[in-house]
This record gives sequence, structure tokens and C-alpha cells, in this order.
Amino acid sequence: MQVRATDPTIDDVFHALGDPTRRAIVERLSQRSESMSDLAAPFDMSLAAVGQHVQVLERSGLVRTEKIGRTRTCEINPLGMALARQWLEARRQLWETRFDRLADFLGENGDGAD
Amino acid sequence: MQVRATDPTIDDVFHALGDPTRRAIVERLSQRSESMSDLAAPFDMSLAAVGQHVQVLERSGLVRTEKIGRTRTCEINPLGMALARQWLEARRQLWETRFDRLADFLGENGDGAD
DNA sequence: ATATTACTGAAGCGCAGGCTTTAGTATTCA
DNA sequence: TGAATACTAAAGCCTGCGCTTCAGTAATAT
Repeated sequence: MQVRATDPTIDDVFHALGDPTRRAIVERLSQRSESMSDLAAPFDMSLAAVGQHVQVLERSGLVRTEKIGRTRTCEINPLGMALARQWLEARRQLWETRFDRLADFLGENGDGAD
Repeated sequence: MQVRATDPTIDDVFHALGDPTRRAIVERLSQRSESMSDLAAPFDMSLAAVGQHVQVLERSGLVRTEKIGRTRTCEINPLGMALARQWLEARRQLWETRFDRLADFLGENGDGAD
């Protein structure tokens, strides 16, 4: 297989999570690590297709794989999840800060003045 | 405009966040609410294109809009962010629980036995 | 009333991306 | 050693999606 060495970007992560099949793969692997075939079995598509999804997930830092003998084991890679969480958290903080400043403003000036 | 009444799904949210332009829109709106034209100005694409992105974001519960007179103001809708965060958090908990159980197992059995 | 502004709808174009199939390559089993 | 297993690489198909343009509507400015 061999997946690129460059660090995953936020774009990689969210693009990867944008596909429902890939999210389903992440959901499965969150519960237990699995071989390619076991992972692919429940999906209504070819093994090759699932393999392509796993490659995308690997490049995005959401999944890590290791090949031993002829079977490749897939497991969750926390890095990708962390990146996604950080992005969401940063936006939330910006937005909440703004919201708080508004609340402060209303609290200082408009105290029960209706 | 008029965006559908049905509740946004996780699929809606992550599909919406999968596009870099839409994430950039969310980033801008996290800092300040903006009219359509102001929002679109910095992007290297037509107003219509940005409008389509805003529709997708609205359906996904990431953005809320209100039209007053002829200008439509766009602002962050916390719902979409919350959905995304919840999904990530649920996966993280599953994965961390597994990790902890492994640590417990190693702690109970393999204490300094190398 | 006319012109300008601010969007909105719809049609169409081109390409990325998800899937399949086929044909491999290792690895393990008998 | 030959057969089966577990992937993997590559090519091609086709749909969806991001974008454009153009035409239209409604609100505001002159």
C-alpha cells in the first residue's frame, strides 16, 4: 500500500469524514481493530472499494494500518480525530466569545429596561 | 430561499464540512455575522456560488440566515457544530474505553514482567 | 418612475471521486 | 509444488457536485 508521508491537513480530515462509508468504517474501527476482509464484509461493495476508502482514511490520519503476512490490520489513529476536534473547538470558542461579549453588553446597559 | 424543514443529519453536517470553501465560510461567520455580499466578497467565485454553499450549510444546521429587506444576513448556527462534536466525542469514548481496558489488562497481568 | 442593489432560480458544463472489474503479487495452506 | 487466500494496482465508468452565466424578482435609492 504505502501511504504518503506528508502530515494530514484539516482538509484531508474533513474530506475523509464527508463520506458516509468512511464514517461507518471509523465507527467500526472505534469498537475493534479489524483485518481488511473482516472490515469490508458488512459493506455492500467490493473489497477494493473499501481498500480505497481505507487509503483515504490513512492519509487523513484517521486510521492506521499494519500489514503482517498477507493480512492488513486497520485501527483507529487518534491524530485525525484530534485535528477535527481542534478545528471545531476553535470555531466554537470564537463564536462563544462573541456571544459572551454580546451578553456582557446587554447585561451592562439593558438591565431590565423594558 | 427557503431551506427544507427536516432536521439535519450527521451526514448533512459532515458533507457540508467536507468542502474547504464551506469551512472557510464557517470560519468567517464564527467571527462575525455577515450579509451575503460581504460574505462572498473575499472569495474568488461568484455570489451565486457562495449562495449555494450557504444553502448547504443552512440545511446542515451549521448556518442560520434571515432576510431583512433585500439583504440576507448569515450567522453561525450552533446546532450543526454540536452534531459534529457529538459524533466525534462518541467515537473517541468508544476508542478510549477500549484503550483503557487494554491498559487495565496490561497493568493487572504484565506488571514489570519483562 | 427609473435605476441600482442584493439576492435567487435555473440551466448547463466539466471534473473529482466512488465504484467496478480485471489482472496482478505476496503469503499461507495441503 | 500447486491451490487458495488476502490484498493491491490500474483502468474505466458514471454520477454528483462545485461553479458559471443569465435571467428574474424584490427592495431601496435618486
